[in-house]
Amino acid sequence: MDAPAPLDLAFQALGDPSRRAMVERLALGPASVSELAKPLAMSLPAVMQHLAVLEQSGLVRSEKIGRVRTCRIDPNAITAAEHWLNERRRQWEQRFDRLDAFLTQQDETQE
Amino acid sequence: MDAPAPLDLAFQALGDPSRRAMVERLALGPASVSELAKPLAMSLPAVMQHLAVLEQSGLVRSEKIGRVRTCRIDPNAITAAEHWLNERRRQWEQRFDRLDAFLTQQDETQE
DNA sequence: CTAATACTTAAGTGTTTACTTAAGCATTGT
DNA sequence: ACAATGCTTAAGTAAACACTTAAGTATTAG
Repeated sequence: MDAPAPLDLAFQALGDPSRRAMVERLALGPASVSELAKPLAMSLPAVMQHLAVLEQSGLVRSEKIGRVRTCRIDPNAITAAEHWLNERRRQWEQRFDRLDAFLTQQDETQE
Repeated sequence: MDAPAPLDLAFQALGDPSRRAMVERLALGPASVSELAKPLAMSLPAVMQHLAVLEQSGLVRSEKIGRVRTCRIDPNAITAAEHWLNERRRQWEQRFDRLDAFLTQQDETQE
């Protein structure tokens, strides 16, 4: 019953190709629900459900004006995900730097 | 029955907190299966299943020597995911640049 | 007023996911 | 040889997912 970490929701949301397609579309600019739905081979309610997942993950937000709901990207969640990946790669690369430094030092003490 | 896109597998794999913990551990350096399992409150077979998901996604690879399987990060899949996010943010930011340029131009023609 | 548009809600279904326990199989230490 | 270690396989289950269809509800255009 406890809330999942924000990164769980963001990465999980991005793990579905339809939802990624929706985010790709929204990266070009805001769009209505039916605009998002058009290229996807599924019913409108299905798209709504994907949209709900995207909103809960914080990747997308939307507001309804009249009878049309306009969706747009919320860059914060994307930045958070980007950050996590960035950090892992940094740590991984740091390992080689340290190994490299160690080997260089070994070389020097041998001369 | 067709193969899911590599990004599907990578993002989906990262959507689980246990698997993210495993990747976080592996970013510090290679580890055996039981080392990965130690901090996780679940059975060994469960960890194996998570490991299989990580391997299928390309985020991690492993090799068995004697009775110990050593796992390590494969940076390629991480880079691919990083790239996708990067690109979306770039596109999103480009929108504001264009809007900005447009408004600046409007300002100039008004003077 | 009426019909079309743009979503929205509800409920049902088959599949996938994240585990579990029990049992099995090679290595390695004694 | 034998036991302990480290992983592996198999099989089962409860919950989450990704849809579907059918039936709404507001807005807006004619």
